[in-house]
Amino acid sequence: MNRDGQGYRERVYEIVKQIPSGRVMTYGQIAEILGEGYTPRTVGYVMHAVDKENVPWQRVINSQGKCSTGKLLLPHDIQQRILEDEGIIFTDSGKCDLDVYRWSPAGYEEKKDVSPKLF
DNA sequence: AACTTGACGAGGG
DNA sequence: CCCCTCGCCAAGT
Repeated sequence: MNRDGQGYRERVYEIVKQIPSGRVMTYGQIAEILGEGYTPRTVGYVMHAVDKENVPWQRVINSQGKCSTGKLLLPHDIQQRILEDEGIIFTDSGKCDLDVYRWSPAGYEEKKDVSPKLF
């Protein structure tokens, strides 16, 4: 299956490219879509060297609703600033509400518990 | 081939 | 809300 296609990195890029402005996805979500035993750490590994010119890297944050950058590279929180420009609101502690901004590709809208009755 | 590093995440304290 | 411990896994040494 994995038609090589440069490997799983390409798949990560394709997923991130789909995230709309003003919305975000977590490393864990992406890892789950990759399946095949990939973990959030692996996604983070891919993102640290992502091509920032062609991929909206800023729309990937951690499961706490915070930006994982700003510790080393990038002064303070460039990532958060860009997301705020896209309309996302962050608390004083640098956290945004995932229940509001989290986005999922078609077919992965959360499994919730889709009541078998409705629909 | 063994050991170390992370843009992670869930669980505890 | 902050901090630490573990489990995970690809890459780099």
